[in-house]
Amino acid sequence: MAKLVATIEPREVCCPSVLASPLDSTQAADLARGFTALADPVRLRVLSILNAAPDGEVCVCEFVGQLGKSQPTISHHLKILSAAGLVAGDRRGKWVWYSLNRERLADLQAALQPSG
Amino acid sequence: MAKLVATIEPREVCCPSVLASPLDSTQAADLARGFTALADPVRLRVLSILNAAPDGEVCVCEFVGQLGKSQPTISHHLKILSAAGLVAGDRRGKWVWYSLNRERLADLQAALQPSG
DNA sequence: TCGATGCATCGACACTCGTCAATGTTTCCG
DNA sequence: CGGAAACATTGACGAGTGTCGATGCATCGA
Repeated sequence: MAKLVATIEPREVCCPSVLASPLDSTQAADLARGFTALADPVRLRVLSILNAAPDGEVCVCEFVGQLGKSQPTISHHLKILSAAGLVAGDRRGKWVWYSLNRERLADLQAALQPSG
Repeated sequence: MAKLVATIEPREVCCPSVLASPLDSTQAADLARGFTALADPVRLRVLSILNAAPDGEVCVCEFVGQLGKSQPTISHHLKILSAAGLVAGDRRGKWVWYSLNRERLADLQAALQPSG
């Protein structure tokens, strides 16, 4: 991943740096997609709930209860987070358990690394 | 600023953690505004150009030339970045020189810190 | 003072996004 | 099989966003 703050040498992560300059259009678009997934308060709260879950998994009904949004709205946000690679769902019986992809989150964080 | 990934103890930064759970609505909204500013490829490229600028400053016409967007469009994006506290403009004569606020960028990065 | 330059603002447009009610799909249980 | 529960999908709506041309404002040079 590209980094926003430039480090001349790419790291082991996949994303371009926000600071690599000039960030080319493709890298910028990829990074922007990642940050777009983070650019909503409901989705940020979903991530925070997942992060704090003792067993690392939370089912959809739990989000609906805690976030005060309709079930379709929660499902919509989970789909966006899933498409961004930030969460993953696992169906077990009637429930779907979502977990946090910490590596993907770390990639986005790395893109904001102060320029080296 | 709150952190998305929870660290029980707040750090010295202003932002709530994305992972503090559950992130309350106000903190989530604040963080989301920050990431919204990063959720556009043109703005990410603006930041990368600023980060790579030898003297830390770039005038508007430089962005227009490098990014292939109209001058009003660039001005629009600079206004959004400025409102988010990520850049600051300084008028000197006919030119306005923009610089990167690395502290603000570090705050957003800290909000993605893996949960501790 | 006057024209030119650099940048911001305005107005308009197409497009995307967040939201919810209604409906569809999958799974479990009796 | 049939009903209920959990979740996804669809359709629709209002609100917000990115873009550009036209225009306004400030500054500099002649």
